[in-house]
Amino acid sequence: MDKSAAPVSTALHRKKATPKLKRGSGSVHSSVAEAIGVRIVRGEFPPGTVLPNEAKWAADFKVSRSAVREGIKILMAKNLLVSRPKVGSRVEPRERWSLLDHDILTWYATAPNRGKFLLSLQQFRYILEPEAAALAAEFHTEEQMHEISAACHDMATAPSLHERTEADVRFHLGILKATNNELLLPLGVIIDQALNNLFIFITLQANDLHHAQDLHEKIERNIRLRKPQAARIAVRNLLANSDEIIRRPPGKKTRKS
Amino acid sequence: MDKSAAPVSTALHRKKATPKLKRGSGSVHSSVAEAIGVRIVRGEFPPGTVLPNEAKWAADFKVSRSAVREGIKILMAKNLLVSRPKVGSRVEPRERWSLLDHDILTWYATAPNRGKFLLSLQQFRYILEPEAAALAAEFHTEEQMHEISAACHDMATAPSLHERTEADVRFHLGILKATNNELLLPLGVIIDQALNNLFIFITLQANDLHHAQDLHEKIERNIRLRKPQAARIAVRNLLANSDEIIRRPPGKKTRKS
DNA sequence: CAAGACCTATTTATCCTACAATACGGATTA
DNA sequence: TAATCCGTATTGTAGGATAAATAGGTCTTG
Repeated sequence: MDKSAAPVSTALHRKKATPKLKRGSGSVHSSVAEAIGVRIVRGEFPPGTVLPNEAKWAADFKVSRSAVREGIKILMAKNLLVSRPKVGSRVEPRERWSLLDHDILTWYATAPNRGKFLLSLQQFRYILEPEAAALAAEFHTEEQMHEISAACHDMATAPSLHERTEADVRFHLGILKATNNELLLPLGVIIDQALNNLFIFITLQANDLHHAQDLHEKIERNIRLRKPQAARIAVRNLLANSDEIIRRPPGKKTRKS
Repeated sequence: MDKSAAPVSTALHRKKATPKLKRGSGSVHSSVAEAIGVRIVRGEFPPGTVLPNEAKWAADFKVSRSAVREGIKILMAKNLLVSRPKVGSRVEPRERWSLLDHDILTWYATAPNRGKFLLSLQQFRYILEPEAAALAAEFHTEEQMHEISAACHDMATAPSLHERTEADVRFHLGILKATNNELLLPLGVIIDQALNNLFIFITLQANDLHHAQDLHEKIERNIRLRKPQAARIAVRNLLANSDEIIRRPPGKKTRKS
């Protein structure tokens, strides 16, 4: 088992884990939800444990109990915990968490085991995206195809790496949408997270951008020409290329900034 | 004032929309969330429309505004709507909905376009499950394999169709878990929904059960023997069999294959 | 007349207090 | 010991009061 991976924060010599609710970013209840949610997904409250009662949170965060309750309702909706009278709020087992939720995924990306998380993301893309491209090749509409092509074009002409990543996300999301399977749309958060977490790798390997662009255009073309099998393979090639880039700096940090 | 009279169906402008909050099933706030959520996913409040204000809901449901707010927070957490002062709660575009959430999926299964929904479910399984089985064949642990085998055995010896379906779900969920990719676990809700919605078809074709059992055992064997490609194909065969059963004319044709 | 600044009304956001419902865990009793 | 009872801690629900935010109308001004 994990030895609960000693808290990374070195500056907490207090017994009480400094809550430090960061306000200003949105409403109070969402701040509360984020503050508690992050601590849950980071493993500070392992599944099965009951967290402090609402009054305690209210006192720690200096907010009303109503705000705390609304924040906890958000976490309940994401299946991070269940609340029952007298017993309190108990953290749910991990397999119940809505890991595909945008917020949880964002919180999770900051968790200690970030490497394993990125690996899961990439593995997930291998499952999802080739088949999505094949379906898109088969069922896309004119308008959907246009969105994909436009995103592909924007990638090539993006003036900055940030805008290129934005177009990249738009490209892959467009493919998902072009499958015309509504259940696939929520998986876009996976791609969004993956590409934004891979952004650092992309910037480090800017020389390969031309090659990556070529791979993207092959996907675009095969979808447009309605060749499912070819689209599938083209996506696999792109993913393999991403894998290679990720693995390229094998251990030594040749960091250039 | 109400110049924003949405061009909804003329038939349901029948005075009031009969809220009839069904109580007794859980807490009030979750009942509120379900009552409003169902009406959203069923299209009664199309994306972009703003729903009645909190005071209105409180009056309609005969509950406090606090309860309504907590219910709305749940729907916000599932990305069904966003709330802002002065403007109210606006329904989000469908592509933002967390369709893979267990609750939303349940509500959605009762929506008008149920046929298309089931089709999307089945298509999703074609994408997910073969690859999941291949990963499971590659990475499963001893304990995980035992769970899969046990579920497969329980399917064969289940005394009732209901218990057989339960073991069926457990079988497929076990495969997902055996991939050891935590991001795949949340997709179990898809399988759960699919199998429970297909339950009616399964009961109608009870003669084919031994054939289905054979297909399941082939999957179990190939995973156990760590043969990813064979497992992939075995799952595809099972899904194709399900497709055939679904498409079979719903008449009283109890033909044996 | 046009464009911008200002004002108002409506709605959510937050806070507060009080009470009800629940079930955990110890006390009581046979 | 075992079964039952009950006190109590905690969430659930209610209802009201005030603050903040903002869409839309009004007024001012060039």
